[in-house]
Amino acid sequence: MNLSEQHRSVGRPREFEEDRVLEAVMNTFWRKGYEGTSLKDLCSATGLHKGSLYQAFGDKHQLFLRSLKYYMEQSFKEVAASAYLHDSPIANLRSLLNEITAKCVEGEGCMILNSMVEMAPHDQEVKQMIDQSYVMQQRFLTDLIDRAQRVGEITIKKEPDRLAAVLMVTLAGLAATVKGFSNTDHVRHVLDDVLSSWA
Amino acid sequence: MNLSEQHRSVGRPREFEEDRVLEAVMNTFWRKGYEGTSLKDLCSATGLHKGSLYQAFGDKHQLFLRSLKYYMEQSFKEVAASAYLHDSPIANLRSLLNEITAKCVEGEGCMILNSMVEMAPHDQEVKQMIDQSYVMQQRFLTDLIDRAQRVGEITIKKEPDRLAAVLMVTLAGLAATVKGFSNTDHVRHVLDDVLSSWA
DNA sequence: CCTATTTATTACCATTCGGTCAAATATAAG
DNA sequence: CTTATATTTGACCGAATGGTAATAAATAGG
Repeated sequence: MNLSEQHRSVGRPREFEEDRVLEAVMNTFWRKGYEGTSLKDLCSATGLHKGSLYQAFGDKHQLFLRSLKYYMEQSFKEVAASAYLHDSPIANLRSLLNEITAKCVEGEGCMILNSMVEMAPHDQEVKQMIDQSYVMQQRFLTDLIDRAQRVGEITIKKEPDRLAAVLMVTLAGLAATVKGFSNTDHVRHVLDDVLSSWA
Repeated sequence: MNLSEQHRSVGRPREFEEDRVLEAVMNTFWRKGYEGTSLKDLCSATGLHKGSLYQAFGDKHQLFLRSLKYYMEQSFKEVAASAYLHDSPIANLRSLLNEITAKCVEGEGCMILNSMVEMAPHDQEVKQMIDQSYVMQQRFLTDLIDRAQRVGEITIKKEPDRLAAVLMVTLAGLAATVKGFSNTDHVRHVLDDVLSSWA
């Protein structure tokens, strides 16, 4: 018996799906930031009254943490798959970066980057979550770069984790730039240019 | 006679220097963001009552615009000088990027980047200011890169403005990363690595 | 000294904020 | 039908928000 999925048999049943609500909350925080989002915003986004929100998820801050975690999990799932499509490591790296870029452009930014700028400096829990995801992403990239180097698709002589650090910073810059500018054309080739300069 | 500098001879004289106030305001917005800063924060940062702030600068939004403009002017002044220290274009480029990085690390971020993420998407005036400064900075970098290419210090075959776009994105990423992480060591070499991969 | 003008200070305002609580409602079990 | 449990709803709360207006204070000119 699945305790987490199954609504408890006693009491009035929920009228919402948790994930749908979480997604609406996430989208709101994503677009407007933490301070820029009011409880009223969250209520009109979810269709719930704040009483329900609080009873189901706790206060605004906990709600944010939940939705940030949801974002991290979902986006990682959606994006990581594109790194296993080809045989060539560099092709996988390219398709991964393209996928990230596409998601970023489409969503007009990245919630992790937004939170990093707005909250990490004064919110220990957010900082910790971002730190964790940062390490994981960098490891993911390091691995791909390492493989590309071994088969000679990347010839530049630098440690893979340093190259991965370059990509991480570039991706952060991309997420920030995409959020600030509607015209994203001049930014589309940046990752390609970085990668191609590695041979 | 200098009308802007000279306090008007009639009426009670001001008890504050405009630039000192603007700097305190700027630092507060810089650290805490627009939504995260309250009028009380600004009052305790400047030592002024809100009545005085409003009479002198207008409302919160105008105050922010003024302080953002102040930030842009000051930081450009402080940083641009380091691009004329040497004869070699690449050396100038390096010292410029190092200076920017240093300022960014020291200030724990960049106010322009912060505003780009928090405000540009829904604030037309901020967006316009950032757009302008972005174009200017990119032109500045393009010029340096172009010179470095002409004297053979950069051998990679790409148009200077595309390389400048790479640097702009990298700088944005750096500003964001520095704000999010206290440990900035792993990021210190990123610009060097990008530059060195251009030959 | 008196007046005009500008700034400083304080009291005040309506609104919104995040958050709580109690009552109403809907289900399952007995 | 009654009871126990969980959710929905809307009223309610104190505090903080951005912003205004009236008053007090300080200067220059006449």
